[in-house]
Amino acid sequence: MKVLTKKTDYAIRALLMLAAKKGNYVSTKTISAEQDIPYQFLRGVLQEMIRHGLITSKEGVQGGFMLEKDPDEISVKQVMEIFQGEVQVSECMFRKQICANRSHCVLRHEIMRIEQVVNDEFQKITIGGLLGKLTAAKSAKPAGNESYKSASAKP
Amino acid sequence: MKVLTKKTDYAIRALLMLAAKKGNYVSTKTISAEQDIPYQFLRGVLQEMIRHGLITSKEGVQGGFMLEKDPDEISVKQVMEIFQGEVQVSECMFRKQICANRSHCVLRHEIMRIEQVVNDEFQKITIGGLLGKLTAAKSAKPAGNESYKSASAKP
DNA sequence: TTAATTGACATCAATTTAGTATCAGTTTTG
DNA sequence: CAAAACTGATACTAAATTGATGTCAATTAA
Repeated sequence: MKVLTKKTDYAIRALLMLAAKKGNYVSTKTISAEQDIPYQFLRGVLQEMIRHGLITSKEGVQGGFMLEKDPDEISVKQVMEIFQGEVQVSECMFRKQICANRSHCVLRHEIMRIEQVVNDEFQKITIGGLLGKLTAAKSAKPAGNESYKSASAKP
Repeated sequence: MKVLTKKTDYAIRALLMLAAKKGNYVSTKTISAEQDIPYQFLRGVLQEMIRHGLITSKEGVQGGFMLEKDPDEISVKQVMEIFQGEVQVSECMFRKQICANRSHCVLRHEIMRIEQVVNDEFQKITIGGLLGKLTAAKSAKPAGNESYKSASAKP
Protein backbone atom coordinates (compact mmCIF):
# COMPACT_ATOMS: atom_id res chain seq x y z
CA MET A 1 0.00 0.00 0.00
CA LYS A 2 1.49 3.24 -1.17
CA VAL A 3 0.63 6.42 0.69
CA LEU A 4 1.90 8.83 -1.96
CA THR A 5 1.68 8.30 -5.70
CA LYS A 6 4.30 9.76 -8.05
CA LYS A 7 2.00 12.62 -8.98
CA THR A 8 1.53 13.69 -5.37
CA ASP A 9 5.22 13.24 -4.72
CA TYR A 10 6.25 15.32 -7.73
CA ALA A 11 3.62 17.94 -6.98
CA ILE A 12 4.91 18.47 -3.45
CA ARG A 13 8.50 18.73 -4.62
CA ALA A 14 7.50 21.25 -7.28
CA LEU A 15 5.53 23.28 -4.75
CA LEU A 16 8.54 23.33 -2.43
CA MET A 17 10.67 24.75 -5.24
CA LEU A 18 8.07 27.38 -6.03
CA ALA A 19 7.80 28.26 -2.36
CA ALA A 20 11.59 28.57 -2.13
CA LYS A 21 11.65 30.92 -5.12
CA LYS A 22 8.55 32.82 -4.14
CA GLY A 23 7.64 35.74 -6.41
CA ASN A 24 9.57 34.33 -9.38
CA TYR A 25 8.34 32.27 -12.25
CA VAL A 26 10.01 28.87 -12.38
CA SER A 27 9.83 26.83 -15.58
CA THR A 28 8.89 23.18 -15.91
CA LYS A 29 12.33 22.59 -17.40
CA THR A 30 14.06 23.94 -14.31
CA ILE A 31 11.93 21.96 -11.89
CA SER A 32 12.25 18.82 -13.99
CA ALA A 33 16.05 19.10 -14.11
CA GLU A 34 16.56 19.99 -10.48
CA GLN A 35 14.15 17.44 -9.07
CA ASP A 36 14.78 14.73 -11.63
CA ILE A 37 11.12 14.47 -12.64
CA PRO A 38 10.07 13.40 -16.17
CA TYR A 39 9.41 16.63 -18.07
CA GLN A 40 6.09 15.86 -19.79
CA PHE A 41 4.71 14.13 -16.74
CA LEU A 42 5.55 17.11 -14.60
CA ARG A 43 3.80 19.42 -17.04
CA GLY A 44 0.58 17.52 -16.50
CA VAL A 45 1.00 17.70 -12.75
CA LEU A 46 1.56 21.46 -12.84
CA GLN A 47 -1.45 22.07 -15.08
CA GLU A 48 -3.60 20.09 -12.68
CA MET A 49 -2.45 22.32 -9.84
CA ILE A 50 -3.35 25.43 -11.85
CA ARG A 51 -6.87 24.07 -12.29
CA HIS A 52 -7.08 23.66 -8.54
CA GLY A 53 -5.83 27.17 -7.86
CA LEU A 54 -2.61 26.28 -6.08
CA ILE A 55 -0.33 27.93 -8.66
CA THR A 56 -0.45 30.34 -11.60
CA SER A 57 1.52 30.42 -14.82
CA LYS A 58 3.01 32.78 -17.37
CA GLU A 59 3.47 31.66 -20.96
CA GLY A 60 6.40 32.37 -23.25
CA VAL A 61 10.07 33.07 -22.68
CA GLN A 62 10.87 33.66 -19.00
CA GLY A 63 7.51 32.13 -18.23
CA GLY A 64 6.82 29.41 -15.75
CA PHE A 65 4.88 28.81 -12.58
CA MET A 66 4.45 30.67 -9.33
CA LEU A 67 2.67 29.92 -6.08
CA GLU A 68 -0.80 31.37 -5.93
CA LYS A 69 -1.41 30.70 -2.26
CA ASP A 70 0.52 31.17 0.95
CA PRO A 71 2.80 28.11 1.46
CA ASP A 72 1.35 27.74 4.95
CA GLU A 73 -2.10 27.47 3.42
CA ILE A 74 -1.18 24.55 1.17
CA SER A 75 -1.42 21.25 3.00
CA VAL A 76 -0.17 17.87 1.87
CA LYS A 77 -3.75 16.69 2.30
CA GLN A 78 -4.93 19.16 -0.36
CA VAL A 79 -2.31 17.89 -2.78
CA MET A 80 -3.16 14.28 -2.04
CA GLU A 81 -6.83 14.96 -2.67
CA ILE A 82 -6.08 16.49 -6.05
CA PHE A 83 -4.06 13.53 -7.26
CA GLN A 84 -5.35 10.60 -5.21
CA GLY A 85 -8.84 11.54 -4.12
CA GLU A 86 -10.05 11.42 -0.55
CA VAL A 87 -8.94 8.78 1.88
CA GLN A 88 -11.71 6.23 2.11
CA VAL A 89 -12.18 2.83 3.68
CA SER A 90 -13.49 0.73 0.84
CA GLU A 91 -15.04 2.16 -2.27
CA CYS A 92 -18.14 0.02 -2.38
CA MET A 93 -19.49 1.07 0.97
CA PHE A 94 -20.14 4.55 -0.28
CA ARG A 95 -21.55 3.59 -3.64
CA LYS A 96 -23.84 0.92 -2.32
CA GLN A 97 -25.97 1.16 0.77
CA ILE A 98 -24.35 2.05 4.06
CA CYS A 99 -24.01 -0.79 6.49
CA ALA A 100 -26.12 -3.32 4.63
CA ASN A 101 -23.61 -5.76 5.94
CA ARG A 102 -23.20 -5.58 9.67
CA SER A 103 -19.67 -6.92 9.89
CA HIS A 104 -18.61 -4.36 7.39
CA CYS A 105 -20.34 -1.73 9.42
CA VAL A 106 -18.42 -2.47 12.60
CA LEU A 107 -15.12 -2.56 10.75
CA ARG A 108 -16.02 0.62 8.94
CA HIS A 109 -16.54 2.44 12.21
CA GLU A 110 -13.05 1.52 13.39
CA ILE A 111 -11.43 2.51 10.14
CA MET A 112 -13.27 5.81 9.91
CA ARG A 113 -11.60 6.71 13.18
CA ILE A 114 -8.16 6.00 11.73
CA GLU A 115 -9.09 7.84 8.55
CA GLN A 116 -9.87 10.90 10.63
CA VAL A 117 -6.47 10.76 12.34
CA VAL A 118 -4.67 10.38 9.03
CA ASN A 119 -6.57 13.26 7.48
CA ASP A 120 -5.89 15.51 10.44
CA GLU A 121 -2.20 14.73 10.32
CA PHE A 122 -1.84 15.31 6.59
CA GLN A 123 -3.79 18.51 7.00
CA LYS A 124 -1.20 19.73 9.50
CA ILE A 125 1.72 19.21 7.13
CA THR A 126 2.04 22.28 4.91
CA ILE A 127 4.42 23.35 2.18
CA GLY A 128 5.46 26.25 4.37
CA GLY A 129 6.15 23.94 7.29
CA LEU A 130 8.16 21.52 5.19
CA LEU A 131 10.20 24.33 3.66
CA GLY A 132 10.96 25.61 7.13
CA LYS A 133 12.32 22.26 8.26
CA LEU A 134 14.22 22.00 5.03
CA THR A 135 16.08 25.28 5.40
CA ALA A 136 16.63 24.59 9.09
CA ALA A 137 18.25 21.26 8.21
CA LYS A 138 20.33 22.95 5.54
CA SER A 139 21.73 25.71 7.73
CA ALA A 140 22.54 23.16 10.41
CA LYS A 141 25.00 21.55 7.98
CA PRO A 142 27.37 24.37 6.90
CA ALA A 143 29.30 22.11 4.52
CA GLY A 144 26.29 21.29 2.42
CA ASN A 145 25.66 23.78 -0.36
CA GLU A 146 23.23 21.58 -2.15
CA SER A 147 19.93 23.36 -1.39
CA TYR A 148 17.27 20.68 -1.49
CA LYS A 149 17.82 19.56 -5.03
CA SER A 150 18.95 16.14 -6.13
CA ALA A 151 22.16 15.40 -4.31
CA SER A 152 23.30 12.88 -6.94
CA ALA A 153 24.33 10.49 -4.20
CA LYS A 154 24.77 7.01 -5.53
CA PRO A 155 24.05 4.16 -3.12
CA MET B 1 -7.13 6.56 -2.06
CA LYS B 2 -8.62 3.34 -0.86
CA VAL B 3 -7.56 2.00 2.53
CA LEU B 4 -8.95 -1.50 2.05
CA THR B 5 -8.97 -3.44 -1.21
CA LYS B 6 -11.69 -5.96 -1.97
CA LYS B 7 -9.42 -8.84 -1.04
CA THR B 8 -8.73 -7.44 2.42
CA ASP B 9 -12.37 -6.58 2.84
CA TYR B 10 -13.56 -10.05 1.85
CA ALA B 11 -10.84 -11.69 3.95
CA ILE B 12 -11.91 -9.88 7.09
CA ARG B 13 -15.56 -10.72 6.54
CA ALA B 14 -14.68 -14.36 5.99
CA LEU B 15 -12.54 -14.43 9.12
CA LEU B 16 -15.41 -12.93 11.11
CA MET B 17 -17.68 -15.73 9.92
CA LEU B 18 -15.11 -18.36 10.83
CA ALA B 19 -14.61 -16.76 14.22
CA ALA B 20 -18.36 -16.76 14.82
CA LYS B 21 -18.60 -20.45 13.94
CA LYS B 22 -15.42 -21.42 15.74
CA GLY B 23 -14.60 -25.12 15.72
CA ASN B 24 -16.74 -25.82 12.66
CA TYR B 25 -15.68 -26.02 9.06
CA VAL B 26 -17.41 -23.41 6.92
CA SER B 27 -17.46 -23.83 3.14
CA THR B 28 -16.59 -21.22 0.55
CA LYS B 29 -20.11 -21.58 -0.79
CA THR B 30 -21.63 -20.67 2.57
CA ILE B 31 -19.39 -17.66 3.08
CA SER B 32 -19.87 -16.52 -0.49
CA ALA B 33 -23.65 -16.70 -0.21
CA GLU B 34 -23.95 -15.13 3.20
CA GLN B 35 -21.47 -12.31 2.58
CA ASP B 36 -22.30 -11.77 -1.09
CA ILE B 37 -18.73 -12.31 -2.22
CA PRO B 38 -17.89 -13.71 -5.71
CA TYR B 39 -17.31 -17.43 -5.21
CA GLN B 40 -14.11 -18.01 -7.21
CA PHE B 41 -12.57 -14.79 -6.01
CA LEU B 42 -13.24 -15.75 -2.42
CA ARG B 43 -11.62 -19.13 -2.98
CA GLY B 44 -8.39 -17.40 -3.92
CA VAL B 45 -8.57 -15.19 -0.86
CA LEU B 46 -9.11 -18.16 1.45
CA GLN B 47 -6.23 -20.10 -0.07
CA GLU B 48 -3.96 -17.13 0.43
CA MET B 49 -4.90 -17.07 4.09
CA ILE B 50 -4.08 -20.77 4.42
CA ARG B 51 -0.61 -20.08 3.04
CA HIS B 52 -0.18 -17.43 5.69
CA GLY B 53 -1.33 -19.71 8.49
CA LEU B 54 -4.46 -17.81 9.50
CA ILE B 55 -6.86 -20.63 8.65
CA THR B 56 -6.91 -24.36 7.87
CA SER B 57 -9.06 -26.37 5.53
CA LYS B 58 -10.67 -29.76 5.13
CA GLU B 59 -11.33 -31.17 1.67
CA GLY B 60 -14.36 -33.09 0.48
CA VAL B 61 -17.98 -33.14 1.53
CA GLN B 62 -18.59 -31.32 4.81
CA GLY B 63 -15.23 -29.70 4.29
CA GLY B 64 -14.42 -26.04 4.45
CA PHE B 65 -12.30 -23.63 6.45
CA MET B 66 -11.66 -23.08 10.12
CA LEU B 67 -9.68 -20.51 12.10
CA GLU B 68 -6.17 -21.64 12.92
CA LYS B 69 -5.35 -18.83 15.32
CA ASP B 70 -7.09 -17.15 18.22
CA PRO B 71 -9.37 -14.41 16.82
CA ASP B 72 -7.73 -11.96 19.22
CA GLU B 73 -4.37 -12.78 17.67
CA ILE B 74 -5.47 -11.89 14.14
CA SER B 75 -5.17 -8.18 13.49
CA VAL B 76 -6.52 -6.22 10.56
CA LYS B 77 -2.94 -5.12 9.95
CA GLN B 78 -1.89 -8.74 9.36
CA VAL B 79 -4.67 -9.21 6.84
CA MET B 80 -3.82 -5.94 5.10
CA GLU B 81 -0.19 -6.95 4.82
CA ILE B 82 -1.12 -10.25 3.20
CA PHE B 83 -3.24 -8.63 0.52
CA GLN B 84 -1.89 -5.11 0.21
CA GLY B 85 1.68 -5.24 1.44
CA GLU B 86 3.11 -2.92 4.06
CA VAL B 87 2.08 0.68 4.34
CA GLN B 88 4.80 2.76 2.75
CA VAL B 89 5.31 6.37 1.84
CA SER B 90 6.39 6.26 -1.77
CA GLU B 91 7.75 3.20 -3.46
CA CYS B 92 10.77 4.77 -5.06
CA MET B 93 12.37 5.93 -1.88
CA PHE B 94 13.02 2.41 -0.77
CA ARG B 95 14.17 1.07 -4.08
CA LYS B 96 16.51 3.93 -4.83
CA GLN B 97 18.83 5.60 -2.37
CA ILE B 98 17.44 6.97 0.85
CA CYS B 99 17.18 10.72 1.01
CA ALA B 100 19.11 11.50 -2.16
CA ASN B 101 16.63 14.29 -2.48
CA ARG B 102 16.45 16.49 0.58
CA SER B 103 12.90 17.73 0.11
CA HIS B 104 11.76 14.19 -0.18
CA CYS B 105 13.67 13.34 2.94
CA VAL B 106 11.93 15.97 5.06
CA LEU B 107 8.52 14.95 3.77
CA ARG B 108 9.36 11.31 4.31
CA HIS B 109 10.13 11.92 7.95
CA GLU B 110 6.71 13.45 8.50
CA ILE B 111 4.91 10.70 6.70
CA MET B 112 6.80 7.93 8.45
CA ARG B 113 5.35 9.31 11.67
CA ILE B 114 1.82 9.03 10.31
CA GLU B 115 2.58 5.59 8.94
CA GLN B 116 3.54 4.48 12.43
CA VAL B 117 0.28 5.74 13.87
CA VAL B 118 -1.74 4.01 11.17
CA ASN B 119 0.12 0.74 11.64
CA ASP B 120 -0.34 0.85 15.40
CA GLU B 121 -4.04 1.47 15.04
CA PHE B 122 -4.61 -1.32 12.52
CA GLN B 123 -2.58 -3.59 14.74
CA LYS B 124 -5.00 -2.91 17.60
CA ILE B 125 -8.06 -3.92 15.60
CA THR B 126 -8.48 -7.69 15.81
CA ILE B 127 -11.00 -10.17 14.48
CA GLY B 128 -11.87 -11.04 18.06
CA GLY B 129 -12.40 -7.40 18.94
CA LEU B 130 -14.57 -6.78 15.90
CA LEU B 131 -16.65 -9.86 16.59
CA GLY B 132 -17.17 -8.68 20.16
CA LYS B 133 -18.50 -5.32 19.02
CA LEU B 134 -20.61 -7.08 16.45
CA THR B 135 -22.39 -9.37 18.90
CA ALA B 136 -22.72 -6.50 21.38
CA ALA B 137 -24.45 -4.43 18.72
CA LYS B 138 -26.66 -7.35 17.83
CA SER B 139 -27.84 -8.12 21.35
CA ALA B 140 -28.52 -4.43 21.91
CA LYS B 141 -31.16 -4.63 19.19
CA PRO B 142 -33.52 -7.44 20.27
CA ALA B 143 -35.66 -7.11 17.14
CA GLY B 144 -32.78 -7.87 14.77
CA ASN B 145 -32.33 -11.58 14.11
CA GLU B 146 -30.09 -11.03 11.15
CA SER B 147 -26.71 -12.03 12.66
CA TYR B 148 -24.11 -10.07 10.73
CA LYS B 149 -24.89 -11.41 7.33
CA SER B 150 -26.14 -9.38 4.41
CA ALA B 151 -29.27 -7.61 5.55
CA SER B 152 -30.61 -7.22 2.02
CA ALA B 153 -31.47 -3.61 2.69
CA LYS B 154 -32.03 -1.73 -0.53
CA PRO B 155 -31.17 1.99 -0.53
C1' DT C 1 11.71 36.63 -36.12
C1' DT C 2 13.04 33.05 -33.26
C1' DA C 3 13.56 30.45 -29.20
C1' DA C 4 11.53 29.37 -24.88
C1' DT C 5 7.76 28.54 -22.84
C1' DT C 6 2.66 27.05 -21.39
C1' DG C 7 -2.24 25.09 -22.96
C1' DA C 8 -4.64 21.37 -24.35
C1' DC C 9 -4.99 16.90 -25.70
C1' DA C 10 -4.12 12.20 -27.42
C1' DT C 11 -1.89 8.11 -26.81
C1' DC C 12 0.61 4.30 -24.64
C1' DA C 13 2.66 0.81 -21.54
C1' DA C 14 2.98 -1.32 -17.10
C1' DT C 15 0.96 -2.55 -12.96
C1' DT C 16 -2.65 -3.54 -9.89
C1' DT C 17 -7.22 -4.96 -8.89
C1' DA C 18 -11.21 -7.68 -9.59
C1' DG C 19 -13.17 -11.57 -11.28
C1' DT C 20 -13.78 -16.17 -14.00
C1' DA C 21 -12.78 -20.89 -15.48
C1' DT C 22 -10.90 -25.46 -15.33
C1' DC C 23 -9.25 -29.80 -13.91
C1' DA C 24 -7.44 -32.80 -10.53
C1' DG C 25 -7.78 -34.73 -5.97
C1' DT C 26 -10.32 -35.70 -1.37
C1' DT C 27 -14.04 -37.01 1.56
C1' DT C 28 -18.74 -37.99 2.97
C1' DT C 29 -22.85 -40.34 2.10
C1' DG C 30 -26.45 -42.95 -0.16
C1' DC D 1 -18.86 -48.26 -5.35
C1' DA D 2 -20.34 -43.96 -7.31
C1' DA D 3 -22.00 -39.47 -7.07
C1' DA D 4 -21.94 -35.12 -4.98
C1' DA D 5 -19.72 -31.63 -2.30
C1' DC D 6 -15.75 -29.96 -1.37
C1' DT D 7 -10.61 -27.87 -1.64
C1' DG D 8 -5.82 -27.35 -4.33
C1' DA D 9 -3.64 -25.31 -7.83
C1' DT D 10 -3.34 -22.66 -11.78
C1' DA D 11 -4.28 -20.12 -15.91
C1' DC D 12 -6.66 -16.63 -17.84
C1' DT D 13 -9.23 -12.19 -18.75
C1' DA D 14 -11.04 -7.51 -18.15
C1' DA D 15 -11.06 -3.07 -16.14
C1' DA D 16 -9.00 0.55 -13.63
C1' DT D 17 -5.08 3.03 -12.15
C1' DT D 18 -0.53 4.72 -12.54
C1' DG D 19 3.37 6.43 -14.87
C1' DA D 20 5.00 8.37 -18.92
C1' DT D 21 5.49 10.32 -23.76
C1' DG D 22 4.27 13.09 -27.92
C1' DT D 23 2.28 16.74 -30.65
C1' DC D 24 0.62 21.10 -32.14
C1' DA D 25 -1.08 25.61 -31.27
C1' DA D 26 -0.61 29.98 -28.76
C1' DT D 27 2.15 33.32 -26.18
C1' DT D 28 6.00 36.17 -24.94
C1' DA D 29 10.73 38.09 -24.26
C1' DA D 30 14.85 39.22 -26.48
